Amino acid sequence: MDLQALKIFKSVAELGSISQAAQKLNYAQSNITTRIQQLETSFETTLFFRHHRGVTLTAKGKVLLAYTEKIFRLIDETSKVMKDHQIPRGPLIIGSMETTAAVRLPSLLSKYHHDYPEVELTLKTGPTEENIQGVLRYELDGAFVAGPVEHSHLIQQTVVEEELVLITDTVHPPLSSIKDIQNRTLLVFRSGCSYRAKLEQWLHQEGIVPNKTMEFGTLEALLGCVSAGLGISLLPFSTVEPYVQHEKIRYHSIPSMFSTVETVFIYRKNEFMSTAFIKLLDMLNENMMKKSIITI
Amino acid sequence: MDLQALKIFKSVAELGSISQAAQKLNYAQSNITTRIQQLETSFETTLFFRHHRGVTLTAKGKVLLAYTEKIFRLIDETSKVMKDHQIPRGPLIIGSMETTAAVRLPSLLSKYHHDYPEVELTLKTGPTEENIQGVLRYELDGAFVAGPVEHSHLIQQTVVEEELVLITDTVHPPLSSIKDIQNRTLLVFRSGCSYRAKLEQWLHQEGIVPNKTMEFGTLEALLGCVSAGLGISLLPFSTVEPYVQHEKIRYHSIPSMFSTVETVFIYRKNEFMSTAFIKLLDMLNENMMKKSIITI
DNA sequence: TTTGTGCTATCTAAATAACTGATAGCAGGT
DNA sequence: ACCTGCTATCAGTTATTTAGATAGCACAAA
Repeated sequence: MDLQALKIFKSVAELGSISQAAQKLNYAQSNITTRIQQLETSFETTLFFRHHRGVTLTAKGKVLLAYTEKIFRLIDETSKVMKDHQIPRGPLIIGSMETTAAVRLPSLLSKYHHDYPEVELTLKTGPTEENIQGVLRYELDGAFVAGPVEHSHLIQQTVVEEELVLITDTVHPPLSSIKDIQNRTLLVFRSGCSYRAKLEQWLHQEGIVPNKTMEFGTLEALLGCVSAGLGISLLPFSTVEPYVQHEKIRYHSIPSMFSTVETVFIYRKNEFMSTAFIKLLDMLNENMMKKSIITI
Repeated sequence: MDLQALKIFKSVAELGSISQAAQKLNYAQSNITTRIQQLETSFETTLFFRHHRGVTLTAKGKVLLAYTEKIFRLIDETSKVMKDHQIPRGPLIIGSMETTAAVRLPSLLSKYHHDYPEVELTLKTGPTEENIQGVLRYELDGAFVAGPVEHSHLIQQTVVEEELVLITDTVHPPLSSIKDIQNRTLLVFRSGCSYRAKLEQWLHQEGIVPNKTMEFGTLEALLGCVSAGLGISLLPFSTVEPYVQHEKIRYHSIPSMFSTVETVFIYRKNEFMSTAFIKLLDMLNENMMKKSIITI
């Protein structure tokens, strides 16, 4: 059963004549006869009564005509959707760090979903390294990760510069010396998180060996534990700002050399980009223009 | 867009590899590459990301895959329905005289519909001549008409022998002589009705010229008017039996030469018969076996 | 760096299918 | 008896599909 045969069948059925269908479709009459015979053979049935005035559908032919119309409606829809490059649609899978997902993305994604409701937007949070691999393996269309990311197959685009701050519970006194945190437990994201790397880098330089480490998968859990006094952590100021304002936690600036971290959006180079994806990039750039630099 | 291309596309999408799809489908790899390229050209888009480990669907590719699966489900259903010669289904259009439809068909059609609910059964009532034309023009699959019908393209099968009786209102005295009906109005079906022909034939032989004629389209209307004393008519005894029992009308036997009329089922010769139709024929024959001869 | 492996893309030629044109046959209408 | 309008069949042509060989690319191992 091929679509061309069904198209021919439909014409014959509607015109009630093989000759007329041939004329209409610009085919030789013999060809139409043969194609109809092929259809009949493949279905092991008779589709038309042949008579001297043309042909008439049999009961089974009428059933096939109904199905044929259904099939063509579906095919037409497929064509239309596939050739429509205007309206973004289809799946769009974005990766993100937990922190970016919590603070930077909600407004962006909500606006995106509002503007392009036909896009099936999925957000997968995970550490930077995992996200980079995801993009390279085509599992993610793009990802928000801690920059810089230098990879010959990836394009990176700075989204925002975050300032990392050390966070403690509110009982903890203002930091007078780095040594104050010597004995505190470090609360970090599961491995792969670049903030953890920054923290470890800083502590290493200061000659501090962390006492203990606890790993978390989600931001809420980590912040809750910091607030409860379980330990300390290093996170972007924007992420902890509401907690600071509600006096759940206290933040402490750290040397700017270690505090600055840029969040970048990465995606594959030299690849076909769906309209849905292009629109996301557009929205990101637009956002960059409007955004004021975040400082403390 | 042809189904073969979609099938290839589906395999490639599922295996994530052009080479593997080629192997699975027993094609040369070059062929698969080309067919995918053709699809991409026809949709003016990119369906796969090509990389050294195989291929991965783009967003548009994923959309096409979803549609492809939908299309194949529909195609499979079509094939299944078309190749299923066991279960009668589809349209079945039967013609019938008004009288047969009223008395003989209800129980038959109700049983048929119960046994083969997937058949779209349509009953069209009309005079014998119209029904014959309908069958010859493929507008009806078969019809119950007054026999005998001799036509080189038709098969006729006797269903029942009806006995025509003259009917009058209950005030009318038993017929002592044919002359009694000389001045009564004749109530008949619209032209084409074979009972009317019988009646006219009989009256002609008796040298009676009917006074007036009224034409009716439905049985109920005609019987109602006979009952009200507007005139007389000639109908099968089986049709008027309940009216006689309720003493709404009175019947009078007529010479057997003119009274006997057979109802036959006609259908086209030498044609493909749908399962639905064959089942109807079976049911008719079965009915004939069981039926006792109707006499007064 | 070089080499090998595993993949896709491209090209030409062969195989397959779709299509044409001419002809036959059939049933009604003139 | 002849003409008309239709479908079926057959041989030959054209177009499409497929195969096979080869190139090229990117990674991974030596």
